Amino acid sequence: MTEITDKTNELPAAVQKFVLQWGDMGGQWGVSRSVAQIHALLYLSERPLTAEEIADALRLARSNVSNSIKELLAWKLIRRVPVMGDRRDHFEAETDIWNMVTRIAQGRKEREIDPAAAALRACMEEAKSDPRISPAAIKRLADMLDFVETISRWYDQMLGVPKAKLIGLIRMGAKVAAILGPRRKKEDG
Amino acid sequence: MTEITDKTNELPAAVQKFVLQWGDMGGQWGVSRSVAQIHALLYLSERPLTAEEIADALRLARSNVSNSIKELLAWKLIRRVPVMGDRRDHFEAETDIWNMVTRIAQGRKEREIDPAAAALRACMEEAKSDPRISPAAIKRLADMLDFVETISRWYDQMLGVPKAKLIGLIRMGAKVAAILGPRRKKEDG
DNA sequence: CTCCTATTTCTCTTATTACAGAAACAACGA
DNA sequence: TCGTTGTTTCTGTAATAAGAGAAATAGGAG
Repeated sequence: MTEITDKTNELPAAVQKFVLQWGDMGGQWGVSRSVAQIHALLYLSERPLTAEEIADALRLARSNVSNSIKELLAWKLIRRVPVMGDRRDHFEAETDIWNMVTRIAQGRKEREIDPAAAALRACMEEAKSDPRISPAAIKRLADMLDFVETISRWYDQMLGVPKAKLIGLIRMGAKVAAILGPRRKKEDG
Repeated sequence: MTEITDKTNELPAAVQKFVLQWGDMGGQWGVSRSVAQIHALLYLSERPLTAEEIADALRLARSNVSNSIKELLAWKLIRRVPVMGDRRDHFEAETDIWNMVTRIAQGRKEREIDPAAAALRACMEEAKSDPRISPAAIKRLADMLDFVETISRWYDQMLGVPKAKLIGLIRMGAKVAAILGPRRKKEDG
C-alpha cells in the first residue's frame, strides 16, 4: 500500500446525511451508532465493501468495524460475499427492506420480549404465594402477562406469514380499518 | 409527621422484582429507569399514591419523582386523582394495557418515525440532484422511504381502530396467518 | 402574611456506553 | 516460516444519561 490515502474519496453529501441520520436513529433504538452507520453505508453501496473500506469511509477504528460487522452478521442484515481475485472479506447489505425488518423484529422479540415474559411469569409465581399482594395486583400482573404472551404469539404468527402476503396485509391497512368500523364518519363533536 | 419512617414498609418481593424488571426494560427502550419504575409501582398499587410515597417506596429523590410523574402524565400513562381530605396530589396508573400500548405507540410514532421519515425525504431530495449517486442507491433510498411511509400510514390506521376490534384482530392472528397460507401443514421436515 | 405542598431548576456525582488504538491471537497460503 | 487478513481482547477516554440533593418558585388555605 504505497499510495497515500486519498481524501477526495469522501462520501457524497446525501449518502453522508443518510449515514449520519441512520446512525443517530440506531442510537435512539438499542443499536450502537457505528453498527447503524455501517449498515446504512452498505445499504447504499453498489458493490460489496471490505472492512477497511468501511473503516476508512466512516472514519471508524478497524476494531470497531470488525465487531460491528459481527453484530450485523448475527442479525443477518449483511452478508459476507467472496470477490474474485481478492482474498479479503467483502460485505453487502440485505437490500430487501421487508426481510430486514422481519429479521430485526424476530431478533428484538427474542432478546427483549421473550425474556420480559419469562421474568413476568416469575413475578406471577412469586406474587401468587405472597399473602401481602392484593388480588387486584395479581389480576394486573396476570393481565400484563396475558398481554405479553398474546403479543409474543402474534409476533411469531406474523413472522410465519409469507412476505408478499404480509406486505399486502399492511398495505390493505386502510381497508381493514374501514371494515372494522374505526369511527363512523357522522359528525364527530 | 412525628412517626418514624417504618422500614418494615418495604415492598413485597414480587412487587419489587416487577418494579426492577420493568425499570430495566424501560431503560432498554427509550424510557428512563425511574419513569418505568414509578409506572410499574403505580400499576400494581391498589390505591393512588402521593409523590412522596413513591419516592419513599422506590428510594428516589423527590425531584426525580416529580419530573418522572410529569413525563408519565404527558404520556397519559398515569393520572392525577383527588383524594378526600388530603390536599396532596395522588396518582394512579392507567390499568388498561391496551390503552397503555396505544398511547405509547402513538407517542413513539410521533417522536421517532415521523422525524425519521422527514429526514429520509430530505436525503432523497438531495440524492436525486447529485450525479455521483448511482440509480441503484436512489432506488434503495426510495424503497426505504416508501417503507417508512407505508408503516407510518398503517400505524395511524391501526390507532384509529377501536380497541375491542384491535384486540380481536390480534387474538385472531393465528387464523389470519392460517388463511394467508403461511406454510402448509403437510409434514414439515 | 405565613404554613404547607408541589413543581421546577441547578449543580454535582455516578454509571453506562461507545469508541479509539494497541496488541495479542488465529488461520491460511505462498 | 513468513506475510497477509481477520478476529478478539484490553485499556483509556470521551460523551451521555440518570439521579441525588439543595434551593428557588408558585399557589392555596387559613
